[in-house]
Amino acid sequence: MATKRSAAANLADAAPVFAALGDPTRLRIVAQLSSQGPQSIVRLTETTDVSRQAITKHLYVLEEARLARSVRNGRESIWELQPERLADVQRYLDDISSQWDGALERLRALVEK
Amino acid sequence: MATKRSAAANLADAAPVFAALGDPTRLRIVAQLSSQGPQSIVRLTETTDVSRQAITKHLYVLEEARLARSVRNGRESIWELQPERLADVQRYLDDISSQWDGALERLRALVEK
DNA sequence: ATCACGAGCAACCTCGCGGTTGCATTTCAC
DNA sequence: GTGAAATGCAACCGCGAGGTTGCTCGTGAT
Repeated sequence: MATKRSAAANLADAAPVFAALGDPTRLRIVAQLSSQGPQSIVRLTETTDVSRQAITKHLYVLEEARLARSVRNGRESIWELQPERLADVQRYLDDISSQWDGALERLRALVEK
Repeated sequence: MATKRSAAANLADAAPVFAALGDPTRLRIVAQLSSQGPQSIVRLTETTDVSRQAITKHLYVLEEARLARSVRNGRESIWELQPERLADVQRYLDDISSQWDGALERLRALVEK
């Protein structure tokens, strides 16, 4: 059973994650968190041209999509990636791809008939 | 050379693809094209609650992101997935993930020092 | 020849997203 | 304890995304 894997995000669930990754600034944040590890908001702001507030909002969006999470540390809050979520997305894309292969196969069979 | 693979979408390039997949209606279209193979606009419209025009617009967005492509066939236009693009996205996510692992490793080494 | 079907074109509307600025609050450093 | 640093909170704004409706146009069927 479970051709739909439990962890694999089902359609309605996956869209928000893609949407979260769909903004350039946000994708930049993800890339930076990924390459440099967890870091504070100011640090994330330094490498960009938008305001700190904008970055903060983006971080909340990423949190909503469960792509990132924050930990308070004194007066600064440290944000880090939640990479399990990326794995979910990959699994979803895998499903799509394999379905596509199947569909083409069926289509060809249908045409030849 | 080329630690960044040529086909792997670089940051600025990847965001639009994610954005294209980030809308529920659009993701539904992709899923349907993936599971049922190429099909016409009306057919894609039948399974949804929005207008044909809306679907058409979404299809153009997918085309812009090179996730789908259309072929005219008589009076109907048939749309199909362009799965290579999905592979690009997967590769991009792979990069992010591996970078993340590396970053954590470095971080741990730094703390222990 | 006529009619219906599938699609394209264009104008329009609404609302949420990405961004800003200004101020308050907490915490560290000295 | 005082000042500066890091963040949170709130109000505001422009614009483009997602949607609709109405009409036209080409093509296939009869």
